[in-house]
Amino acid sequence: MGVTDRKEREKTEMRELIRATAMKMFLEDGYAKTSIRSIAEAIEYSPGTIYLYFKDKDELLYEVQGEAYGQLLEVFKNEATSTDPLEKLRQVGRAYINFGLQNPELYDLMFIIRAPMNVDEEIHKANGGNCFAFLVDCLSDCINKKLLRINDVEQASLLVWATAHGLVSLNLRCRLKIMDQPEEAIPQILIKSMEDYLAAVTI
Amino acid sequence: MGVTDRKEREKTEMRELIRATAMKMFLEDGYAKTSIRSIAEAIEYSPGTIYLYFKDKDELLYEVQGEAYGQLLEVFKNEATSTDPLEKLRQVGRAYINFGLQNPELYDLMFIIRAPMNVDEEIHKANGGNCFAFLVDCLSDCINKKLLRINDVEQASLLVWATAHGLVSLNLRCRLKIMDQPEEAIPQILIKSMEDYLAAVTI
DNA sequence: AAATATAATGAACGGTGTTCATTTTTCATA
DNA sequence: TATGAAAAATGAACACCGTTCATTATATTT
Repeated sequence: MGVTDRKEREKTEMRELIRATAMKMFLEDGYAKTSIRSIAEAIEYSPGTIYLYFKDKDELLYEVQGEAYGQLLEVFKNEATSTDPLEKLRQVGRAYINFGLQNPELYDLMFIIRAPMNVDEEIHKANGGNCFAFLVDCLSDCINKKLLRINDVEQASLLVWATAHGLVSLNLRCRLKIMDQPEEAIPQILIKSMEDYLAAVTI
Repeated sequence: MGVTDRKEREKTEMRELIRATAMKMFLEDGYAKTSIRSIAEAIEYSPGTIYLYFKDKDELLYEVQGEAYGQLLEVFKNEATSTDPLEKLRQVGRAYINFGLQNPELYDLMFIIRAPMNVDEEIHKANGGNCFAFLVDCLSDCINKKLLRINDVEQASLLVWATAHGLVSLNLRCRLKIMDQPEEAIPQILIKSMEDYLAAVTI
């Protein structure tokens, strides 16, 4: 009975179409400004149809988050390739900040938006886990070789992440305007700050 | 002519009533979940009246932000009193993180929410400027006495702020759930992380 | 007391996420 | 190949939202 197979295929294809369209629109206009109605219009279906494939708007967000985390992990793998643990750590830092600066709306939906993971823990672990694991591995190397001033791996990972996230998110929310720096200098300042930070925690 | 005086007084009193009510409701339910309509209902006026005193919901946010920044500055002044620059810096760090943990909705509206300052620069400078200045002063002391591994004051301030903000905001958005830590241990972990961070950048 | 200026109203507009009775389409069976 | 059941899609309706503005009510001045 090939019909059931096709139906299932069509169902996942439709889900995929919605997900991809949502991803594109979230990326361009942000999560908040993208309405279910506009997604439906984009794929030429009625609003109600979206709800046949996704429980609610948040579930659509989960999905896109998953893909976004995947992209970030790819960036890590491509950019942080050094065999020197410290250099690799610097590469991760740079990659993270550049990712945030180059994909503001995506970054927003991954780390700043209030939504899903406030409730659902497991999905978030699966999504963000791999990215965090990459960082943990990286710092594990550094600590094993006694290159850092912080010896707890989880603590060190948290700190590096928090610092990078702090820099990116304060900038994304324009909170750095209180500093006397021209707009265009910001990216370099963030990168430089991250490097200085890593240098400071390095023995 | 005492009438004009009274009218003016009544006008500022009304503005104040709206602002205070908004503050209370933002603090309890958050900015997004507090509607103009509900604020109006709380003060027993019609929705339209709010707009006679505030341009829009964002202006109400500005106002509350201003007060919130004032509160944070007060906390700094009360908590960071040591004459030892490094100890004072630690006190600022602790105070900031505790403020964020104890006033999540307020913290949200000060540093995470997408809104006003994305556009209006001056208001933000006035609002957050004093708090940032307190940190800058503090770090200035440390650097002058050659106690830090980072020598640029602005850079150091940015880093300390970003780290503290990163810790608080990742927690507020439940992104720390990917770590294997029980909920109730988080506050201590954040404080400890901040202290470890400051220790690492200290000579 | 009448006219004017100020203040408050609340219906209306265009938007949101979401639901669900109804209609359309697809498919297996007779 | 016609028919009835199952699946899919619809779009109007609900309860919200921020905001506007003609209308009404109140207060002040003449």
